[in-house]
Amino acid sequence: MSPSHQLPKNYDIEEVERRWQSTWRDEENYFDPDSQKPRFIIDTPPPYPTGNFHIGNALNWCYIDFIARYKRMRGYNVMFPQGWDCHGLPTEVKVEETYGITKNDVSREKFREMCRDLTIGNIEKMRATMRRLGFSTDWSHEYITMLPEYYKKTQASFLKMLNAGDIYQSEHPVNFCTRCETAIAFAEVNYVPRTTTLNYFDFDGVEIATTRPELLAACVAVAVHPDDERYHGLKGKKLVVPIFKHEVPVIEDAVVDPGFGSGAVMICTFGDKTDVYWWKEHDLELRKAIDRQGIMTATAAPYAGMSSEECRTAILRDMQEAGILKRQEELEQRVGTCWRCKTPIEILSERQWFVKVHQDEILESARKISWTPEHMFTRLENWANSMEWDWCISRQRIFATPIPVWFCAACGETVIPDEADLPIDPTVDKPKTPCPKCGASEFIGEKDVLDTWMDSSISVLHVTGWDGTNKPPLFPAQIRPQGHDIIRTWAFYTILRAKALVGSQPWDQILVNGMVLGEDGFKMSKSRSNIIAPEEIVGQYGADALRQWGAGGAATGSDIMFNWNDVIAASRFQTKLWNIFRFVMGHLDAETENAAPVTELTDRWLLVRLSDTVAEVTAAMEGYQFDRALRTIREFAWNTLAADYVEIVKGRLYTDERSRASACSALATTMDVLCRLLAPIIPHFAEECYHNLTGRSVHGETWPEFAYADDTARRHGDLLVKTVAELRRYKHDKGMALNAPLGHVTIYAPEPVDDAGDAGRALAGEVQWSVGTPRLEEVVSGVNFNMAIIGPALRKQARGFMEAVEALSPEQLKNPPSTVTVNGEEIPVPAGSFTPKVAYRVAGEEVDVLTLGDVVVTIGHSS
RNA sequence: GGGCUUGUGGUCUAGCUGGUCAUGACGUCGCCCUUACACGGCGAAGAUCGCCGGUUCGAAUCCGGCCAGGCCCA
Repeated sequence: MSPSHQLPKNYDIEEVERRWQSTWRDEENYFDPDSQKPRFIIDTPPPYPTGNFHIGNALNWCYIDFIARYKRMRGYNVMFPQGWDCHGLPTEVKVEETYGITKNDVSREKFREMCRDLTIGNIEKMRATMRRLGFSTDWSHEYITMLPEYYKKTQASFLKMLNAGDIYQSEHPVNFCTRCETAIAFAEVNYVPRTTTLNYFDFDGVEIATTRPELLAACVAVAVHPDDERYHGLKGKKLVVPIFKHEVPVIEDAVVDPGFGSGAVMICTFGDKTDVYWWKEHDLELRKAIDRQGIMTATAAPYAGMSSEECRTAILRDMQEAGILKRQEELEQRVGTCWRCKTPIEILSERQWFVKVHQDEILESARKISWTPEHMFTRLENWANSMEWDWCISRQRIFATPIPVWFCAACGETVIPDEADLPIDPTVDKPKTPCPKCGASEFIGEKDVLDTWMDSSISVLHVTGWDGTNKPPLFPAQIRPQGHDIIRTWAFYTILRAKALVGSQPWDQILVNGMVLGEDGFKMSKSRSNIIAPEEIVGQYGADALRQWGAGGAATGSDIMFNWNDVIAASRFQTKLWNIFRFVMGHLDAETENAAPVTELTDRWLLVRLSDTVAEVTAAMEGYQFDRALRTIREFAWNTLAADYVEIVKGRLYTDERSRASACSALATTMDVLCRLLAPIIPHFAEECYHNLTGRSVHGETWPEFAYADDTARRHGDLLVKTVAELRRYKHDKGMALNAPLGHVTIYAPEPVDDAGDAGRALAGEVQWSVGTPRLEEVVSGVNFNMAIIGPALRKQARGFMEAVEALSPEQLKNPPSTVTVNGEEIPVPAGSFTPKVAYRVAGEEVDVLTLGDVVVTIGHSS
């Protein structure tokens, strides 16, 4: 197919992008299990199917797609899977809202079905956005965690860790949301500021300050600081709890803050995390005053049956009446809330399932992974070192992976299914054999379900082909791309699980991306109404412009503020590129010409610069510095190619001279390479151009390994470009049109230059290259210093040296003495430490003179 | 309160393994429709590189302190 010469004047983003998206076939992106190529497996994040693929996702996926496309071109067998992390509270809440029900109004199975239906619809919407953004997803490796083929692996992983002793059940204080009626992990607790009341009251003669009077029934001790003189001698005494009349001990503990309240604190099971610490540390009793629904228990009689709020009011009133409430103060505090429903969490002691957290093993694994940016590792390290409890993995919800165990109704033995029978739902299915301990055949299925991170933390095992038993054949993955907000969850849990299940680290590298902030610099949120949807950007400027914003908006890893200007600039760059391409295509007509030898200076210079660009962009892509890659390409295309090269060589292209073939050939090579460099970042645009150029798809091509060395061309070409630019500026300064004829120009260069007449055509003048310097009257007007030489050579004397040089006569500046006097001391003049600033005056002929470093240009006025 | 991180012309941003005049984009102003491009070209104005101190002949760049923002956590 011969290249089209009739390219449309305007680049129709919408049309071109849609056309290629419907032309490309999914199979082109499939991972090839039989390939001999090196593997490159990406542990893509499985987003929560909210229905909106938001701009933060878009940034993350841009990075992933740049990498996937680049690695394919580098000859890797790339797997770019797509998962969906379906389970969890948000969907349950959404379903409850949508149908106006609570989870208990319908059967568990019916409720799950409603959640699944909602999720499937949401996935569909998000897939559509992803396709519109042009991601080269491997849809043959899509996984959906709520479907049996996935969650049976979650269950298998649970059983494997249970058998290995890494999972256990225990009654332990956990963070509990009484609205959602489920335990939640620390990772799901948000701490928000609020104003509360600090109540001072008399506690059997000791003044206590508390923010949680409703927990008085759960009081198990009073604690003071060991050095607090106000309470000396109190340790070991028993105090009687007001209203409830049970006795509690007084203990001393250094964690008590003597400056807070009265310096004496009542320990309740449990008001906050510190209570849990004291409770464990001092082996105190457990008094449960609040239940799972947030209702006061019998322990809190006479307040039993009240909500904790009602109880609080009632107790304060009763204290007031009893005359023991001394005073109340306002207090700013941070309270833990459920990340989903914002309800303040309670700490309840519950039978729960836990995963053992071995900090050392996790950090050891994490250190074997290459972190980009490096400092993100520190976040994981800090989180790991600050974990105090094991990971609570059980949830009292419905839409999640069931915990695959039963309890024997007779003896209480925990019974687990055969792996071959997975997945199971123990609330529906029954064990196939009687209880191995007592032989009974009545069982109670575990109703608790798994934390959704138990699903997603085996994503890497799933995509590398785990069958639930052995090491996955493709393990480990090469890269994990993810945001820094989920380092403590997804990254942390995945490293933990990979170590527990396979025994090593899950990936070779982790690439951490930043968050997308709104145009106002704040995190995007509905309440700030600063949300920008990807569809909005794509609708106006197209996927490639959004992708350029993703690549160039900020350095990889740092937070990036959304900015319409960047998107607009991106689309302008495409317009510019399109015009360059159109121009070039208009001149490439004969196939033979495009393959002609590149002989002329300007053309060879272009290839030298192209070669530099390839090296720089390749290095940037290897280091995931997409901003640097894009900047380098833009700089080359806009300045080197369009502004410098095309402007100079244009004239030659309009002629029939044989040297024109050299330019065509250089341009054909350049456009070919440029399209390949652009392919990962702007796949639609690159494809449109490349297809016009070659008739083939750029995405099936290899990454350019173009190397072209020609020192003479580099030197002379730089000179030519600089000189032509200077002369154009000269014309502009003289008020001349750029195509207005210029007088006779002589360029005096240090060596002979053959520009094939390019400068003359570009400037519409007679240009003659000459060697040496013209016979001009030179006037020294100053001096230029080279600090890079002076500094290291003279150190402290540098300043004095420069002053001494400035004091030299013009004649001496032109012919420098071998030494100068600095502070009475003769010091040698380092070679190249300065050059005189020279102005030229011409006595006879009337010419203008331009000087550019060691090049002198004379311009005659005859025109 | 802790950890990590950032602070560069009106706005956003590069540089941050120290070297004379600090990158680019958007915006502003002036000139130019030069056979690829006015979604363009040329040029101008605009920055004491958060503040203070230190190291150095020389610091946006290294060190310390402070101030401010962001993220994660207590």
